[in-house]
Parts: sequence; structure tokens; C-alpha cells
Amino acid sequence: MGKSERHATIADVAALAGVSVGTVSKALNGRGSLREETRMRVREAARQLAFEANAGARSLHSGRTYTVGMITTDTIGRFSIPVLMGAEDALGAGEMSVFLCDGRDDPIREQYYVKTLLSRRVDGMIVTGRRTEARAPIGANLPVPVVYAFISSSDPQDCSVVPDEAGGARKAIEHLLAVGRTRIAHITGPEHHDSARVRAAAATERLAEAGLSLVAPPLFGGWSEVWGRQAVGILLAGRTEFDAVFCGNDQIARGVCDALRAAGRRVPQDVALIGFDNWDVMTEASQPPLTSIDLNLEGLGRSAAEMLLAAINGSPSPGRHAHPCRLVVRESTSVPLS
Amino acid sequence: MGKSERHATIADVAALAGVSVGTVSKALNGRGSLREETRMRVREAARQLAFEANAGARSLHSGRTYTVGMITTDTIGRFSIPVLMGAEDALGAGEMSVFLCDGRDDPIREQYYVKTLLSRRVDGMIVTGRRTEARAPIGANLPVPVVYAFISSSDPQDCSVVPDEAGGARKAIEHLLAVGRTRIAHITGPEHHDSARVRAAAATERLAEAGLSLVAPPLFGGWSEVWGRQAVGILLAGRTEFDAVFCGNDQIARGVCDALRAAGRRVPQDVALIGFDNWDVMTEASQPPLTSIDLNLEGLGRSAAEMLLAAINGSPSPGRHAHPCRLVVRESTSVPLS
DNA sequence: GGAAAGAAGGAAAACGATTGCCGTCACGGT
DNA sequence: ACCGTGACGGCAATCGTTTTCCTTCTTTCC
Repeated sequence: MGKSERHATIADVAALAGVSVGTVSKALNGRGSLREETRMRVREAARQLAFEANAGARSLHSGRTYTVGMITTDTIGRFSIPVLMGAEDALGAGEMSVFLCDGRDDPIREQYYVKTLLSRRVDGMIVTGRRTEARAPIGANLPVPVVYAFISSSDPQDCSVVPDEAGGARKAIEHLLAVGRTRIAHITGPEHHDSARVRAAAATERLAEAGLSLVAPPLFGGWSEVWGRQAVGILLAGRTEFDAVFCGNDQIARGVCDALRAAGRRVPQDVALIGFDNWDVMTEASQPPLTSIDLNLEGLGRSAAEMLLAAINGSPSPGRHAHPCRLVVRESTSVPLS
Repeated sequence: MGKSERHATIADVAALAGVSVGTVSKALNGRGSLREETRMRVREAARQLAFEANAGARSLHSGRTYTVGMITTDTIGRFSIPVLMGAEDALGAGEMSVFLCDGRDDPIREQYYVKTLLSRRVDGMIVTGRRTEARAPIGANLPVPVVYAFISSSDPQDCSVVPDEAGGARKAIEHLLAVGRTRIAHITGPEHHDSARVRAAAATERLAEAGLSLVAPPLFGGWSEVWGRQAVGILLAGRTEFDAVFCGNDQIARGVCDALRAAGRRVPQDVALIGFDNWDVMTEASQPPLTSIDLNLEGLGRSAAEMLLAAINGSPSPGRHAHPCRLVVRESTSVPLS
């Protein structure tokens, strides 16, 4: 509850233990050569006063703050969270604390945060955001390393870690092929959206490698359930035969699933269904639960953090790094044994 | 890209401007009395060197770090995010930076974070978490003020800001009454869950005030769509007449909505439907879109942050503070004019 | 013309911790 | 007895800023 005594300083500890401040420092950090008895006495005094070394004062001397800034450029959302968490976890393991900054899509705010972080002498920064498209670098010639996670920097020299969406799409197709489907349709988000285009292209390419093609050109629309349902209508009206649908995300897949059921097609017996993003809310609420491609965002965040730590220690990894996606199989592509 | 020159210090600026460090400090902070020309010269030198005062060194002197820690106790999730964001926003406006700490439900980790934050001399802490039930205080007799947001502390002296769930449930009932419904059912989450009990009790109470009661005892189950669908089956099998359902959350409401439609009841004409939490993913995907009670978590976070700032400035607000919920009307309780 | 007031800016002492350099013991060997 | 050698700990410089004195130098007024 209420604020108790003020913070104890190293001088307080020294006084209580009856030694000099230098000795306290040595005792607590295991430096120098001290009698075991002295060390103990100091430790005990520190314990009594609940002494915690002032990190600010300490970094004044070492030049390192063991602190990094994380800037989300567009507002923090469903995709940024796991990235943030993964990064926070990896950094925490490296004894680093994280400053959280929500840029809210406002360049002014963003620049303000960069200045603040620099004045706080962070050892590095991680930039993340909602879209996977490239964005302008957060600043030129910054005195600390920067890693872009999920989002990527338009400067190819910058270190960016992005999900391997093309690889993910290929995995989706491979899985459908593996469960014996060959007449595959693709329903996805808006064509102006980078992810939609990349995923569609990779799927097409992978099918071509198997000597196949999509049963119809990709259906571009929105990222919503509503679009998923509409698209099924279009597909059925076209009278094209299909035994699988690869969906651009899980919301579309769920819409597709509902519409197929309503139209009397069984999932997965008549039509196998695979989504993208592996968003538990959708994949698990759907009937049957959806097979999906997981972007592995937490792993991506962790990996970005590790690259940042490496860069801070003098080994940067410039360039764009693709982080692999993962196939998660559920019942929409495979009948349970039962 | 790559780390450029080292950080400039105030001494560098002083040298470039041809004045002493003290003068630079005064010039940049608008203290002391200096010739306008000198002030300009210093500012220009600072700009050239991209000088940003070292916040650590500064706080060494002032005793304030303009920094707070935010600890999420259980892992960061759908409910914590808006709270975090609201708090971050309010704190940012107060020129404070935020340390993010994800406790991941691990008390060890939590204690480690508290120590770290103390050593970084944060001016205060905000604790948040998934559940609204009370939790043990994060630490006894801490030297800085702490505010609990969303979650509450079991020590009634601590400052906790929690959503007014009872008030929200009452608003839901009032809205249903206002649109002319009187035969109301309640389907909600597991009975062992605090929120489920509180909301059910408040709903019952508000109905009693209108001389009414629920058409059947509250149906406790899970927080899922599946349960919503099942519960409708139970309700219909019971042959009880009802013209409205108040659901414990939006997922249940969506399940209820689907099941009702499947059973040939129209929403809202035959049955009005109201959810809880106002989770856009559910309220908007549902057909028709769901009326719901918004916990106003971002406002709650903001309010918690403001209380923390006040406490830091010496005016604490001990005790439990209920933050009002908000009714958001959509088509599941009102036929659009069209 | 001289004194007092005021403006401008420098010097130095904090703030809290770390660390290299020394001084002082005690002890052992010769 | 004397010297060398570790072991033990104190002293003081240092990190980057702020802030409180001071010292100068200009003015201005009588």
C-alpha cells in the first residue's frame, strides 16, 4: 500500500555496515577482494534496507542501460501483440527491460517516441506494426541498432524479420495435396493488400509445380466472414467442381465453412478447408475446427529480439529475414479417426 | 541504418558553442539569465550534434524518472490490451514512459519484475490482469504508488479501478425493458466465475425493481458459442416463452443468435439479444450485429493512469473504484429504420 | 566620476554507483 | 629485525546533468 520510506542508497548501506561505499559496491557485485565476513555484513545491511542499486546511476557509468524501446507504428493489434510478447520474453531473458510505445499511426507521435527513447539511451529499438508491407525507416542514422519485426523497412539495409507468407501458402497447398485434393479454389482478401497477393501467387506457383492450377482465378474480396459466405455463392454459381478451398485468412474460412454447410456440402468430406493466421477465436469456434497456417508471431518476435541483442553486441544481421510459418492441422482437412 | 556516431553529451555542445556546460543546461532549459544570442548559439550547436539530454543522468539529480512500470499478471490478452493502451496513452500525455512486463501467471517472474522496476526507480506501477477477481497485492510497503487496473487488489486500502459490471448488467436489462421486452432469459458463463455471478445477480435485481423476474433461472455454462447454441436448445425444450435473452458475453450471444435463427425465431423481432464485452469480432460478425455492453477498458486504463499520476504527485485515491460501462446498441435489439 | 545594481556566464558541488589506485596491516622467510 | 607479499578496504575520479553560488562586466543614476 502507501509509499514507505525513501529508496536506500549505497551510502546508507555503507553507513549501516560500517564500511565505505566502494566496499559496498565490491561486496554486492563480487568484485575486488574482501573478507567473507565483510561481504556478509554488507549483504545483510543491504537486505535490511531493501537496497536495490539505482539502474540510472549505474548505466551512467557503464554506458549501457539494458533497456530497449518497442514502437508499434499502427495501433497495437491482434498481430502486434504476439510479436511484442515474444520479443519481451526474449529480452527479459537477456535482462533487458522494454519501453512500450504505441505510435497509433501518427508519424508525429512516432518521432516523439524515437526522441524520447534516444534520450532514455535505450540500447536498441524494435519496430512493429500491423501490415507486412514495407514502411519508411523510423529514422536515419540512429545511434542505436533497430530491428523491424513483422513489418519491414523500405531500406533493404535495415534488419527486418517478417513472416514467410509465401512459404506458408505453399505449405497450405502441400497439405491439401497430401490429403488427396486437386481441385482447389482460393478465396482471399483485397487485391491491393500485399499479403493477399503474395499468398495467392505462392499458392498458384506451388500448384504449378505439381502440374495443377486453381480451379478458378483467386477470388479477391475482404478479410471478413461475410465475404467468405458471398464467395462461396459465387463459386457455386460458377458450377466449377472443387474439393478444397484455401482461404486467405481464418475469418474468410469460417464464413466459407458456414456457407458450405448451408449449401449441403460436408467439410471436410466433400470440401477440405484451410485458413491462414491460425487465429484461435476463429479456428476453434468454426464447425469443424479449422486447419490453418500459423504465422508463428511469438517466435518471430523472439527471433527479432535475438537479432537486436546480437546487433547491440556488435553483430548486426542486416537485410530481410523470412521467419517460417507452421501448419496446424485440425478437422477441416482431416476426418478424425474416432 | 547502422549505428552512427556516439551520443553527444552536454560537454560536446558546450565546446562547440564555446560556453560552459552550466550555460548549455540553462540555455536549453530556459533557466538562468542569458543573452538571446548565446541561447541561440547553444541551441544551434545542440541541433547540429543531435543532442538529447541523458534522461538517466537527469533523473539522478531530480529523483524522478518520469517512468512507470506496467505489469500484467496473467498473460497479456484480449482484456488487458485496451487497458494497457489507455494507460499508455494517458501516461504518454503526461510525458511518462512505460516499462512493459508480462508476468505470464508466474509469481516468480512477477516478483523479479517488481525488483527490476524498483531498481529502475519507476515513479509508480500499474498492475493489470485477465480476471476481475481480487488478487494478492504485488508487494507490501513498496516505496512507490501502485494502481490495480481491471484486476483488483485484495487489500481494500490499495487503489483498484475495475469495470462496473453490475452497472453494466443493469444497463442491459434497462435497455431490454426500454424496447418493450419483459420475458427475459439469461445465459452466461461458468458459475464459479466471478463475472458470471455478479452480472446475473445485478440483472435479477434490476428486474425485481421493475416487478419482474427472469423467465428461468440463469443458465450457467461456458463463455463459448457452443454453449450459447446448447443453451438455446435447453430453453426451447423447456417451452418457456421468452422475448429477449441477456447473454453473459458476446460469444454466447453469437451462439444464441445462430441457434435461434436455425430454430426459426427472428432476431430482434421475436427475440431481442444483448451481449456483454462489446467485442467487435463477435458483435459485427453476428447476423444481425449484436447490441452489447462495453466495458470501456481503454477509458478504465486511462483513468487508472490518471489516478497513478495523482498518487505520484501526492494525492492518492485509495480504495476500489468502479468504472462505468457503456451500452452500445446495434440491430439485435432494434430494427433499423431503413 | 564613482558606486550600486543587474545581467551574463563560469566554477564547482551535488546526484548514486563503479573502479582503479593506494595505503596499511599481518604474516612468513631469511 | 627486516623486507617482501598478499589480503583487505579506503579514497577519489568518473559518468552527464542540474543548480547554486560567484565573479566579471555593463549600465545607470546621482
